[in-house]
Amino acid sequence: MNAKKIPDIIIGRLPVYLRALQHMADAGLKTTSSQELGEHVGISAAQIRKDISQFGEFGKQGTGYSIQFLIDKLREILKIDRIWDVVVIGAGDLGHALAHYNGFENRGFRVVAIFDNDKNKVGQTIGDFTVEDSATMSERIKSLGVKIAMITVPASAAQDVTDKLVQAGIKSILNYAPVNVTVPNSVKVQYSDPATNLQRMTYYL
Amino acid sequence: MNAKKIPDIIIGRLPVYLRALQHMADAGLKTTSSQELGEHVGISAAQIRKDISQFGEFGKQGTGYSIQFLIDKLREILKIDRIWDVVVIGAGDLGHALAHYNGFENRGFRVVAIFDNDKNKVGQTIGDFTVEDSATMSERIKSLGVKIAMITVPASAAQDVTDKLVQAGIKSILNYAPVNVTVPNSVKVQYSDPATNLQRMTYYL
DNA sequence: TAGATTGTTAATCGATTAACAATC
DNA sequence: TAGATTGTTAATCGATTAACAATC
Repeated sequence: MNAKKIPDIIIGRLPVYLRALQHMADAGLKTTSSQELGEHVGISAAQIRKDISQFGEFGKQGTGYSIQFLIDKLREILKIDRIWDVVVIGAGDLGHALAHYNGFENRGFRVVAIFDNDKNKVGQTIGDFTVEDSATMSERIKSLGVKIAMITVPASAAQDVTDKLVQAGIKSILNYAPVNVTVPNSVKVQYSDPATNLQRMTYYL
Repeated sequence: MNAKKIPDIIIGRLPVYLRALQHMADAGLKTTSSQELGEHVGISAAQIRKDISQFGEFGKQGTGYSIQFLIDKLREILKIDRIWDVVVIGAGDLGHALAHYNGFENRGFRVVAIFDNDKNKVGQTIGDFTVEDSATMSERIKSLGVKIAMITVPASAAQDVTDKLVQAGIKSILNYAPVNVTVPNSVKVQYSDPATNLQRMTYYL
């Protein structure tokens, strides 16, 4: 289906385009141009046209892109034209925040369970969820068929948890723990450790 | 002082190297090689040597790098050989989690204040902090001399908040709101919206 | 010394930009 | 039609990798 291999760096920009387009749609706009979209996201018009054209001819010369049409296409390409179930591992403050997070709505995701290995936390209520025991994690993930996990456990536990998740069939991991984890090629990991993110900016201060 | 202009992509990898090196140091290791470090972080040995050599000759032929020496150098380069004060804007779940977060310790950062514009939240206690009124934000940031902020407000408020932060002298922004913000060239922004991070991975499912 | 590993150069690879024909 | 803007090609720019002399 995907004739060409699309570079990861392009895939990574599509959610940013999508977010900007949804913002425009919410503002009632109907069409936009590579120029206008580029100004919104801080990327050159040429690059936006090139990125989008990897997947088809979605624009019209002279008039630009239909915002709603492009949104639909990007959602389809990114496979977020559906709802993905997501599990949260670690019921600390960050785990709580992600379980409560209402920003997943309409963006393709839904948290379905949260796990912790601390017996004092197991059974606690977080919004609509009850914290489940890590011991039951593999079985639950398998039976739910979940493919996506967010890790908020301490660094020391992250590799262990990751191994179990991979074993249970998880294919995408958003890792908030401040540590690199090793996974098979078939599994994608995104890192989002707050301190590391800040450290990327202090050089410029 | 910085003779050459160092590409941003290299700066972005240094915190990752640093995290792996600190991990090694904690494990009691004294020296490492570009090969070994590369395996830890999933980056080629050649690239690691090239990245590091931008800043000086920190290794020794035949033996590699002294882990502690390289840690010290990276911390110096990244300007995290000190403690930076950070403010959190938005006292929702995510703001709470960041204010509580103990992962900033020893990594160069310290949260000093948290703000919200919701009168019901102002005055609430979060760990050692009392939620402050957004109306006083600019003054407080200026008088504290803070340069770094983390934004956890709703998307609709993010640009407004950003403008005020820039006005108050903030130079680095870690933005958790799902929206692109516009800032002057002198200000750095990192984005860390959970849904967008997940959307970067679904393509591969 | 022999083995290991750096720092750096040159070669390769990939990504971005500029430019413009096609066309709405 | 005239003006605007796409999709795409070619040119440029930048980043990664391979290779190896230097040297610990």
